[in-house]
Amino acid sequence: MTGVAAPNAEEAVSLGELEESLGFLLRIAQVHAFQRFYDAFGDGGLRPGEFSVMWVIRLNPGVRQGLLAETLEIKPAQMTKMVRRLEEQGLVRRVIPDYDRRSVQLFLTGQGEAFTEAHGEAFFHHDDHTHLDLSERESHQLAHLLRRYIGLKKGPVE
Amino acid sequence: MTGVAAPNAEEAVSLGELEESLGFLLRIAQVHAFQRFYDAFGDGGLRPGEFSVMWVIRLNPGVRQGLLAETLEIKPAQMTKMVRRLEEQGLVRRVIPDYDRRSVQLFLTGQGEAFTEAHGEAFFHHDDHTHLDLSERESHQLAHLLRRYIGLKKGPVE
DNA sequence: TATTGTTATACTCTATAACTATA
DNA sequence: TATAGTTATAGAGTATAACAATA
Repeated sequence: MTGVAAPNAEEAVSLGELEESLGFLLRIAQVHAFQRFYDAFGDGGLRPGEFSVMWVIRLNPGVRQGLLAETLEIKPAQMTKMVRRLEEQGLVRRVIPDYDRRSVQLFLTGQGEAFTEAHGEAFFHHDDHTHLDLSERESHQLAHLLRRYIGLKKGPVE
Repeated sequence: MTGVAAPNAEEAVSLGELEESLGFLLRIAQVHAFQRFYDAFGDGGLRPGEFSVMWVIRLNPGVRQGLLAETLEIKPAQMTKMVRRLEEQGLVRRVIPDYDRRSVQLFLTGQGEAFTEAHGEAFFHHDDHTHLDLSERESHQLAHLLRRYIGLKKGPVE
């Protein structure tokens, strides 16, 4: 007997213990976050991650590329492509420093500064609590717990 | 002037407002969750998502494939491939019901039942708080807030 | 005509390792 | 010998639309 009769109301699917699984919930949450990002920024051809990279370069001018990759958990090979792309768009400048000519220091160009200046508020607004069924307090708490989850010690916000 | 002097202590990269960005934190958190999953289950060739799919089929025998895809936010084309793969492995059975021969009902095979039975505890344990710097209460709260973030109403756990 | 699932295609993302330049 | 970054390659994941079967 294998359920050949038509189900009455098929719209209820139970998830059981998955509703407590952080891995499962994080995957779904990230699907939503990506969708949210593309709804807000997809037009300009900006990719997820690119804004974050520029933002961190802006806060840490001259940061070494490998350290940036490590911090943002982006693989070196991927970071190379991302930086090259941003360089081609005139947003980022690569500098080979004299004290270690193997390494690459990263800076925003004037255009890159202008871009992050122009879109920073929109970026940080697009995924904040005002677009969610979360209160501001819950949103901060979610961010706090996610930082704990990934082992990120909160540094000074400038 | 482009920072040609060697930095003294280069290991501190500030993230600024990114530390409050849910999209950013969710991406990093998912990288960690994936790594965690592969550390625990990578050997058996199990992919992220496959266990979840089997788990939900087990709780909802005969669930329609499209409804499953919608629930788990997996695209139909991807779900087809995933189900075919699970079918080839003898874990899932596809049934075309008489009441709607366009649709596909999904069931676990005996082997699929055995698999979820054998690995369920390990799966739900591998990403719980005991492996994290989170208390049990914080872990539950994180799950709760993630459910709120994705708009998931918690159903009855069986 | 609309819906369910499948297929085909292309594209992005990712992982890995080999490679170069430099230390 | 070790490190920083790059390149090349292949593999996995994803999006899209066209398609066949059924409703």
